[in-house]
Amino acid sequence: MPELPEVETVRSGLANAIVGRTIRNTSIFHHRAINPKSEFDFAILEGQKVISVGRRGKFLWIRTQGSLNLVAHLGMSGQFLIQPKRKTDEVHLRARISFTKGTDELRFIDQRTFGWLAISGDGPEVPLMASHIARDLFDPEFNTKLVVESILLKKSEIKRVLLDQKVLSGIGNIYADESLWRARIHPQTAANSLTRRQLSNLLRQATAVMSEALAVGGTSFDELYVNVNGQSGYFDRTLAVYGREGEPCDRCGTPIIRISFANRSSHLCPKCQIWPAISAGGTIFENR
DNA sequence: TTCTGCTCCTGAGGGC
DNA sequence: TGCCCTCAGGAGCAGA
Repeated sequence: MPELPEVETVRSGLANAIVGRTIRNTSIFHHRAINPKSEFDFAILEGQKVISVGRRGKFLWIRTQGSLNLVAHLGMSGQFLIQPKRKTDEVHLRARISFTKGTDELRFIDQRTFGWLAISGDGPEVPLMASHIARDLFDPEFNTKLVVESILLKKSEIKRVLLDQKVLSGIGNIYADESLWRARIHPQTAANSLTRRQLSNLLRQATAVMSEALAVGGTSFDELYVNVNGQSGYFDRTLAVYGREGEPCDRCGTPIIRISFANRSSHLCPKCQIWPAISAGGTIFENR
């Protein structure tokens, strides 16, 4: 599942492959590949020269000379691949962008169709369609103190807050679990019950774990994430809790457990990450 | 205004 | 072998 390190790996690969090239043609093969909020028709990209590839959190965009942005979200299974034109189409090919020169093309592939593309005009800092999300931890202007204060206003479980892209962007289920394990915080702890020191440490751990993942090309937990050249990342080999249910915790040896959380899974060490005496919402649980 | 739960979607895997 | 069910989860929306 692409989160910030994976999207940054894709952004970097795209920048190397398509900046400076002129778009010849665009083709869309599935209606769900286009976000209904797209401000323009895709044909408007034809003849536009790519000048940069940007990213905030899990959103990325291809900016053209005419101040247009092809904004993309990879969802759960979206992939951008640079492929030879002669290569057979992938089963889940959703869109194709060809260029005026070169023997390759850009393909958007998405098995589960949660990803999307859209054309958006420029906003003050980022394209309008990505302007509603908060800065991510890799943003040079990310302000830890401000984010800590905003988290302290939340009564929800800390994991839900970490996944809220309007609080801070880029963190998904895998890195939320890994960050909470490193910070020794139970995912169901009420956000406003944590101290400023704990929250600062949590953000530091989240930055560290995602930096380490980025250095090895991201996490390829299954075949749903590859970079633009079709290669997998290697961070799944060093995950501490995600996908390790029943295996011993690297710190204390206690078996990792998986709990159901907001329609998805949370992985944690029940010894290192103490069950909160009072969880979010005020329900009382016992330590276990 | 804030919080919570549901929905969208597809393919893999397990059970019968 | 084939059918059915469950699971995976990002983001937006509706309802409380």
